[in-house]
Amino acid sequence: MTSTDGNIKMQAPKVSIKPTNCHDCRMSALCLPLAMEYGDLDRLDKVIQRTKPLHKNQSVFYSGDTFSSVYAIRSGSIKAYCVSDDGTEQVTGFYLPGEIFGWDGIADDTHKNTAVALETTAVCEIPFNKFEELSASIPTLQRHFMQLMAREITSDQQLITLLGKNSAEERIASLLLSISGRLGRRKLSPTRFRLPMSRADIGNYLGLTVETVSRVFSRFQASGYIKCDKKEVEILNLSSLSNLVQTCAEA
Amino acid sequence: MTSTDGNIKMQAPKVSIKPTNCHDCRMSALCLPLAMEYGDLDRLDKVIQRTKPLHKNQSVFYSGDTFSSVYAIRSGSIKAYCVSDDGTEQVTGFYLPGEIFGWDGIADDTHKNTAVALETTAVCEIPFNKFEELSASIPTLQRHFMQLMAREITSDQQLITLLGKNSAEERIASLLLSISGRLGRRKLSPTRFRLPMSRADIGNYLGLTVETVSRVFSRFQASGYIKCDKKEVEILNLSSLSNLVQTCAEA
DNA sequence: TCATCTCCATGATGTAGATCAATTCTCTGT
DNA sequence: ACAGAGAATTGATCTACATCATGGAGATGA
Repeated sequence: MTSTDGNIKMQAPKVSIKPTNCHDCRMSALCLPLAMEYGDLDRLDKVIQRTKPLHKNQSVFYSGDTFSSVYAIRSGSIKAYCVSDDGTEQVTGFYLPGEIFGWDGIADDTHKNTAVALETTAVCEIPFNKFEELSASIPTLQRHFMQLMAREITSDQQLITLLGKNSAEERIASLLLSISGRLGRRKLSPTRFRLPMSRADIGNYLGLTVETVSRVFSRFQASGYIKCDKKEVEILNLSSLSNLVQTCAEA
Repeated sequence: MTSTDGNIKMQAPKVSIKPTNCHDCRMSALCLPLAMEYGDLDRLDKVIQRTKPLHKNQSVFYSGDTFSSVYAIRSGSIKAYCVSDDGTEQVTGFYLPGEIFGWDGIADDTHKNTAVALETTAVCEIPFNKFEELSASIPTLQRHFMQLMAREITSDQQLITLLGKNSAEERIASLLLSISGRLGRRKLSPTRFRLPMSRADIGNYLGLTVETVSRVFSRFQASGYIKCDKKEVEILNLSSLSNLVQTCAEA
């Protein structure tokens, strides 16, 4: 039983629509189909809802909620987790700017995960029924969406490999590299960043205890692989970290 | 480095079309949209290709192959796995009759996994480009497909929880119950069945060694939870097994 | 400003499951 | 029918990580 339950129950306000649109959003090239024409982008823009930024610990949706939308992150970060019968939580993913989450509800119209903001976070809501109508007439949109889902599958399977076979050091190196790579793709610094999640969340996600996570961070620092002060991380030796990780061979 | 590489390299013959169709297939209600009208089923039937049954250890596709289809199992069983840089393999899933596999290629048109028959197995090939055309005009098909993908995501995430948090006994109980449930849904016996995969495959999948798998099977047998002779398994005490497993709470 | 809380770090000890090793059993092919 | 290889079981030992325990450093709030 974790002690965070109290905090995460606060309600997320769903309020005013900000005067932004998909054209202005610097993420659109990433979270939306690259191949989409501008006329189509306008149509998509009309269905996407932008909500007020979430505070830390506010939820986007809860496990058990009826599925109606998927969400794209404009800024901030999201943790997805589910809670088992005995109350223990399992973190299933961290999502960074430009990434999409909420697929877990499509299977039977019910969210399996709870999604909570790890810091002040702005998300775009993409109503799924509207999206389905749209994608019938915009074929690239449909395919793009499936690709995003498939990417979720591949990344889940990589995590499975990580949890099944790899040591604590390998798991943490892998997470650091994953975050680094994802930030890099968003034109953010891949070597200096702030981890939005706690050591406990990292441990939970990677199947390790807080203590082990902490020790590995210390060891990485002692080895000169990284420099870190609390959540602030600088990767000093990317190749050493890479050498620790065994990724599934790309073809 | 595993020693099975030799076997799995044999080529799968892609040969004659059997005179079956989706109407006759007793699986169609499961692998295809329930809501689909018969006219639509005919159209789908025309694109689906049925191949000669695969022998044990023959592959449907290899990691690195260009993605062009997903596959439904009519009979038999499939193991999906990927190989990391150092040659070790990671089993990412087992697929039973009525189930669909091959999503892993949608993300970037390249299969991440290799799919191999665990026994003599018959599969239906569903060419993805044809399917995409179809699903634009059959909305239920599109949604059904996304639901199948989402189910893959949910089941992967359950496995993540299992690997991150659960003991050897819990993992194996969970696998047995999963297989039992999936067979039951297909109107096959949920209490007496033959495990198509080896102990090594089970261990690989669950992040355990063969020895541990073997010991847990012995312990389960000693406790009277199951009776098993090699791959033949009978579940004697379903509730005891269920009690071992902590599933993510359904809403 | 002080009290409380959460997060993080680090040391000491325990244990589940890995590893190593040996034996039997079961397929496969000739 | 037999030889050889792979699959499974069981025992003995080892180790990476969990667990338990303590202390400090930042936050948060009255």
